[in-house]
Amino acid sequence: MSGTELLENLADGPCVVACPVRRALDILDGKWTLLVVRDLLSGKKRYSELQRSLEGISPRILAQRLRDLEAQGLVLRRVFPTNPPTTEYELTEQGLAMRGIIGALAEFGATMV
Amino acid sequence: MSGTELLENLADGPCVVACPVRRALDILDGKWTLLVVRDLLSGKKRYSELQRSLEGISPRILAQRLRDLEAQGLVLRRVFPTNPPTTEYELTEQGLAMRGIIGALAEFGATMV
DNA sequence: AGCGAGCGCTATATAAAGTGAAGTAGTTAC
DNA sequence: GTAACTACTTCACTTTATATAGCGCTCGCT
Repeated sequence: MSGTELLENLADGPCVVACPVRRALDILDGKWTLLVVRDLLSGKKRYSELQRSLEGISPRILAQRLRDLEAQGLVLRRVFPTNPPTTEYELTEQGLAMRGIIGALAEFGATMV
Repeated sequence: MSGTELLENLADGPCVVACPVRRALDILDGKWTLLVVRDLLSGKKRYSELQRSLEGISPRILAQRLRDLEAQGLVLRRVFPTNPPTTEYELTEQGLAMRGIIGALAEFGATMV
């Protein structure tokens, strides 16, 4: 089902039962979640790269969001036994499905000057 | 600029300066904001209709979100001097631009079973 | 006349989420 | 030796959301 078709179904009334929009928002809850996803859309990133890019995020929240996304199967985490040890985060196939959301947000944000 | 083009620009690196995704998320911040928008996409709604549809929302938050959306120019609020007085909320032209976001969320939420 | 229901909220108290500064443990470059 | 990099954790604090109660009004019912 496409986004447009889903929208037409939504138009019939309130989502009484589990609505796909609500499910998406439950998964993507949290102030920084979609910004982490945005950064990962351009390829795998290390913890410190994300921290630098997401100006203002606290390390606690970044770690929490990455763990949550990993638990959802949206992000893959890989630790390398280098020196100092580095960790890489990468979107899974399923995680890449969020491209459309980020695109739509970017489009909307661009119109809101 | 389309969503895809914006995505390609994002791919170059972190959004150091005001990123459209970040701007969108700032505006749409809050757990219930996008669910309110989802409901309003199918036409104008009254306060009590929204409250019934958004099972679990507290009246305080609903009022706050509607006020915020109105302040952003995304929602139009109209009070009728009927008995009892009714209030109608409706998406503005600018508010309708969020259709793409809700569509993308619905599409993603549908894949996350 | 009195009762409860519906309208669109607001008030107050409490729980959850996020912030900011600091700390941890190991390694390496100056 | 000391400062920095790595990926985080801990703690005290603020911000945000929830739960519950209530307001002033009018309507229909009895």
